[in-house]
Amino acid sequence: MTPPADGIDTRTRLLDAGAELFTKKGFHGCGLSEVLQHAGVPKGSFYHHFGSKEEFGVALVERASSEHLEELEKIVSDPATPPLDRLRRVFETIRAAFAEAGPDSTCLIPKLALETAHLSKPVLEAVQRAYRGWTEQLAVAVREGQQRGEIRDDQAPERLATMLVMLWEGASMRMQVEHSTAPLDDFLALAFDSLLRPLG
Amino acid sequence: MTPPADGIDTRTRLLDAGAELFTKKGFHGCGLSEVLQHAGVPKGSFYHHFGSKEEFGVALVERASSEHLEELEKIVSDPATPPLDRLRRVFETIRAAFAEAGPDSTCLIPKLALETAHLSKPVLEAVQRAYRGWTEQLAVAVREGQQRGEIRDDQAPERLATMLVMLWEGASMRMQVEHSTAPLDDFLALAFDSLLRPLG
DNA sequence: CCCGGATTAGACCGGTCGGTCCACTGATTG
DNA sequence: CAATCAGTGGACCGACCGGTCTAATCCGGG
Repeated sequence: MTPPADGIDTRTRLLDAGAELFTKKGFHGCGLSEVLQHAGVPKGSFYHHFGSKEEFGVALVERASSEHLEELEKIVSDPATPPLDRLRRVFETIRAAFAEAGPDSTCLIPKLALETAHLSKPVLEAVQRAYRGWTEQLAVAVREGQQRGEIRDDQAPERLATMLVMLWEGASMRMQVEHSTAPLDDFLALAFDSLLRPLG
Repeated sequence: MTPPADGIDTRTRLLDAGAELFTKKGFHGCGLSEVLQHAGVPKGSFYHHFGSKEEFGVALVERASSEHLEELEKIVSDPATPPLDRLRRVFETIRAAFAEAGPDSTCLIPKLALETAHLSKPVLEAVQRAYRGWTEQLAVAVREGQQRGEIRDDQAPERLATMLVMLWEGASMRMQVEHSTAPLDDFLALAFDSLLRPLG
């Protein structure tokens, strides 16, 4: 047994607690002590695994990003589904996750992004990597969709992919403000039944 | 002389300082003492004008929102310009403001929105009012544009207006992450030269 | 069986947080 | 001129912040 008897290893427990609490209250909105209490881990262990709160933030972004990309990749590279449907499925999956987690959930990444953009270069860079990776993945499917005539081709695939990400982030922000997943529904309907459709 | 000799009244000085600092560092990212020092105002005065930091945040959102709406209204209700161009001009104006203020500027509102959504109901409600007001204004111009055939009419004007706001917020978030106004340029080009255009 | 690095455990630190309190000022009243 | 009172100025508060430090504990290899 590598994990310390209670099943999950300390580092993971810290990351889980951090993800949950920072998602709710933000990076500066809650102190380390709260994270530690929530994780059931003393301070010494925290500073054994992470050099600082900032470094902890970077690790959180990176974990969230890689988990996200992993799942995304599965959906986006499925050759059995038409590209446009794959894209729709990507966002439907995330919406379902939000719906299940309740109307108060948010992406951790944009939250930390806005909060630390001017304060922590390392966190910001982690966020940049996350967005770029995400956009790249989507662009692949967009390009394929364009080749098949499922998606409008008056714009470069990267551009449309960026648009999707921006619109999605706007929608998920709105979700949080309105305490409702309706903006995500609007996003899905608009993006896939209207905006991306081939012209004429 | 109503203002206290130095020209600007204390409350305004506090709001100015708060807007600047919270825009940069976020609500929890800087303390009152920093705001006070920046405004050159002692603590006693602050708590004379505002009941708490939270109330101060609400006042900031409300001021930002009403300034924004005021300017918006001027542009959007100009009968001499075609509706689509009015809309474009709205966002071009904001982009210009960001470009001038440097790549590190942000909207105060989304920043406070994400940061306080789970922590302060009053601030969140102020943000909701801001977004709804904004969307309503835009929807008027969108409807008019649809009637004139300048804007696609396969979606309700409120929906397209909401889309514009969400996409814009996503773009301005991206601006901050990338330290560049390029996402705003993408937004303008995409929204007004492509997404809103009439179909076929 | 004992050693030594990895990890856990939590007391402790100076500094800063949001907020309170009260003495003071100065213009406005009667 | 005295009374008033919105507004100013800043010392002060307990709580909590992120971070340090050292002692205790665990555990695999000699």
